[in-house]
Amino acid sequence: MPENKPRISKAALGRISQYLNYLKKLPEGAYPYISSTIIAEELGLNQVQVRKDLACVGNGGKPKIGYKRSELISDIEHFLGHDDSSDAVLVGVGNLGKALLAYGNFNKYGLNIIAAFDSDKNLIGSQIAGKTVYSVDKIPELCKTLNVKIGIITVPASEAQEVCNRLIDGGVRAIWNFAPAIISVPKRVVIKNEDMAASLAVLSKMLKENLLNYGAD
Amino acid sequence: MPENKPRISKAALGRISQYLNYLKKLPEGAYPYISSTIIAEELGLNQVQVRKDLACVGNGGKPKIGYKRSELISDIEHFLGHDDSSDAVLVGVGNLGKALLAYGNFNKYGLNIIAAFDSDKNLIGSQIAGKTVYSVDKIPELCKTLNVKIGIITVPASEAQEVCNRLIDGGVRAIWNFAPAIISVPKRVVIKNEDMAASLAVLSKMLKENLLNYGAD
DNA sequence: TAGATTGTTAATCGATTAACAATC
DNA sequence: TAGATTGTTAATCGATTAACAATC
Repeated sequence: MPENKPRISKAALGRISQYLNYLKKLPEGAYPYISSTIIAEELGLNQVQVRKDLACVGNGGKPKIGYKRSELISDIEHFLGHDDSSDAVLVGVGNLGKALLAYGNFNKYGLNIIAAFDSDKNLIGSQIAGKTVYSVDKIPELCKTLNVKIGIITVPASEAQEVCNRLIDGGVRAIWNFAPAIISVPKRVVIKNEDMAASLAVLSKMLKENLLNYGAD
Repeated sequence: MPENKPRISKAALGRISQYLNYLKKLPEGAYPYISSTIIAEELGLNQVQVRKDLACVGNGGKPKIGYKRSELISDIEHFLGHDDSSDAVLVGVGNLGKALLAYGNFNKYGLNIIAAFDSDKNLIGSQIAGKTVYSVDKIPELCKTLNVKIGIITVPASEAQEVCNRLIDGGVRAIWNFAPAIISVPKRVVIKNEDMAASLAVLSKMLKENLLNYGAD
C-alpha cells in the first residue's frame, strides 16, 4: 500500500491526462486489467515512469495482474478533478472563442463554461453554443455574482491585459490565456498561456532535425 | 565570441519564442540595447537562464551594454526559422480550423497555410480566409503536388488517425495535432500534440495549489 | 513453484541556478 | 578607474531511468 503521494510535475500531469485518454479509448471490456508495460509501449514512454505516475493517482496495481482499468480511470478522473467541475467564463467570441464554446468536451474535463463576453454590440445578448454573450463591461460584476474562478481569454493580444484585469477584479483566480500576449497577474492568480508560437517553434525544430536524420525525402 | 552552440531543449525554445514576443512589443526605439537582467525580470525568469538561451541564438551581447535589440530580434527570428516560411495544409474546417485559418499571424512565425481540406460537401470548393477547401480524398495527391511538409489536424478525434495517414501518404513530415486523439506516426514523421486536456489539467492543479497557498478568497 | 508485474531505492541524466572571471 | 553586464564553470536540483526486491 503506497503512502505519501509525491508532488507532481507539469510534465507528469500531461502524461497522466494522456493515460486517461488512452484507457478510455480501449475497447470496452477487452482489458479489465492493464499493465504499465503495455501503457508505456503504446504511448512511447518508459514503463517505470508510467508506474511512478500512476502511483500518484490511486492506490496501485497488483503484481502479475496490473491495474484494474475501470478503477484506474476513475482514480485519474478524480485526481484531475474531472468529478468536481469548476465554472468558467470566456472573453472574446471570435472564431477561436466560438470553437472553445462549441467544444462540448470541456465538461468531461471538469470545466464548465457558463457565460461569454465580447465588446461587439452585435454579439451581446446572443447565444453561442447555448451560452449567452454579455458585454465586457459586465465582467467584474457577473464574475462576482456567479462566483467564477476561471477565465478564458480569446481576445486579440492588444486587449488581453485589460480583459485579464477585469476578470481579476471579478475575483477570477486562474487565467487560461490564448492571446499571443504577455500578461501580468498578481501572485494570488495563476496563468496558463496557450502559446501557439512556442508550439510552432518546437514543431519546426523537430521537423528540421528529423529531416536531417531521415533525409528530406 | 561564443563558439559551439549547445543543443536546445523544448522548454528553452518556448522561452526564446517568448523573448521575441517581448522584444517586439517594446516601444520602438525606447531600448536600443536591452540587458538579460531586464528581460528576466519582465518575464519572471532567471537572468542566467536568459543569457544561456540567448547564447544559442546569436553571437551575444556586450558587457555593460546588453544586447542590441534589433539584432537580437532578427537573430531569434532567424533561429526560429521565421525568415524561411514552410507551407502547410489544414484538415478539418470546423470552428477551430476556421480560427486557425483566419489567424493571420502564422505567417510571421514562418508558417504558411496554403490549403484546407474537409469531408463536408458544402464546404468543398469554398474559400475560408482566402484558402480553398478541398475534399479530404485529395489530400495525398495535393500534398505531393504542392510539396507540403506540414499538416495541421483539426478534425474530430475519431478521424484523426485516418487523416494523418493520408497526410503522410502525401509526403507530410510534421503533424500539428489539435484533435484529442492518440495518433501514431512512423519515425520519419514528427508530431506535436496540442493537448487541451493536458493544459487544462495543469491549470486546474495550479489553481488548486494557489487557493491553498493564498486562501480561497 | 515460476514468472510476470508492481513498487522502491539508487544511479544517471539534463536543466536550472549560483558563483565568479572576463570585459566594455 | 569603477561598475554593470556578459559568458562560463561548478554546484544544485529535479526528473528520468536502471536495478532489484517484493508479491501475487
